[in-house]
Amino acid sequence: MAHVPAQERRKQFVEAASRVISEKGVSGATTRAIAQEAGAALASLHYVFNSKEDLLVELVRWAADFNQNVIAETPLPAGSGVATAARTILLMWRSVERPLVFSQFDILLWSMRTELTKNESVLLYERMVEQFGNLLEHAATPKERKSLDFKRLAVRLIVICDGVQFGTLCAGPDYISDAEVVDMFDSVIKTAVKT
Amino acid sequence: MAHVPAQERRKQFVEAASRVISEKGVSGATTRAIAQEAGAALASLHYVFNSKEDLLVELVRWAADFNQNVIAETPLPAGSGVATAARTILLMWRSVERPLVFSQFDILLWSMRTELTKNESVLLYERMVEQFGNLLEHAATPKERKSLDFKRLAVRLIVICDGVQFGTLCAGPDYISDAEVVDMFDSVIKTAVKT
DNA sequence: GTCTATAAAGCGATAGAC
DNA sequence: GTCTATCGCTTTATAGAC
Repeated sequence: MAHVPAQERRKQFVEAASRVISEKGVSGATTRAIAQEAGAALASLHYVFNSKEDLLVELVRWAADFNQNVIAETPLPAGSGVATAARTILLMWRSVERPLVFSQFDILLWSMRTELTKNESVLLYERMVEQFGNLLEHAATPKERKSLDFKRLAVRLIVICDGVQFGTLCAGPDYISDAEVVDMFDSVIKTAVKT
Repeated sequence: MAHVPAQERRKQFVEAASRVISEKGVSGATTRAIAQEAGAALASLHYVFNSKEDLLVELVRWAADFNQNVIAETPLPAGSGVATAARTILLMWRSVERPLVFSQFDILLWSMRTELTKNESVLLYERMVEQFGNLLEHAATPKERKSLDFKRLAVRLIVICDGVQFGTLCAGPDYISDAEVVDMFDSVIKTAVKT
């Protein structure tokens, strides 16, 4: 293997770990399997990471960043309305490839049981609620902005995203259609009003 | 350890495995940890199970049965209306203790990657949709029975259950309130009409 | 059906040459 | 920064006495 800067090598190992986990789970993700997937020697992994746990912690953060970016990069014109915005987010969310979703759920469960990453993952959810809420509020019409509770709306959107993702992972791509997902959220918008 | 019939020992190991997985995940669930949790010698585990995989397969089925029973044992008077029925199911679902939910998600992800159990888990979701649908239809008023699409409704209910469970696991018990969950499903009922 | 002891394989991590 | 080779430990699984 050619020489590669340590910074870049780290990224290669993290992405390799994600692919291995998507296939075999965290329980099957050995350092040997990850190194092979990255096309590097086992010793190279320990050259750039102090331990296997360090690598997984970086994967947790990489996965969290990925999620944040999926949302941040969603194009949402201001004033286009909450329904349109939610539709865009939902479909963007669903377009993430199955293997990646698989590893995301697995590594998230792992992080919840790891002292070093537990709090970060809890914070990830809080930040996601905030981010979704801001996005929806930004896209809302003036009338919607006055009446809707955007934090409630954000939680509802995430609940639907998670439920759809997990169900689709288990039951297959025909579990629920795009139109049905959008329809579900449309129904849920109307009652998320300020109290 | 006293002599215990093999049939009963199997159950003890399966339940011990569930507890260990809820704490450490599938990746941390070693045969030694499971045997210790069950209060038995490691050799006893291999006396009643051919392999560790066999034990996990039985755990997958045990978890699936548990889910089916949670639903089956939910008391739902006929004609009480879909909203009441859904409310009862949602709250029943949420009452499952956190450690059990934790291990259920973990073992379900594991089963999806295991050739022997993959198809069973896909079938579990199909059966759940059917079971939820029947339950809701049974509880429906005559008017609802004519207008509502119970399969669509069942999928929506499961999406919300999964999303709420996973989010609560990650973000904590304050992620979403019971009232909000019920309100969400109420909103979603109205638009799940026959096409 | 229980146990202790151990085999055989795989694991994370390191040494040391290049 | 890369590699091969190997250490020390843990893992699953088995042998054999009780």
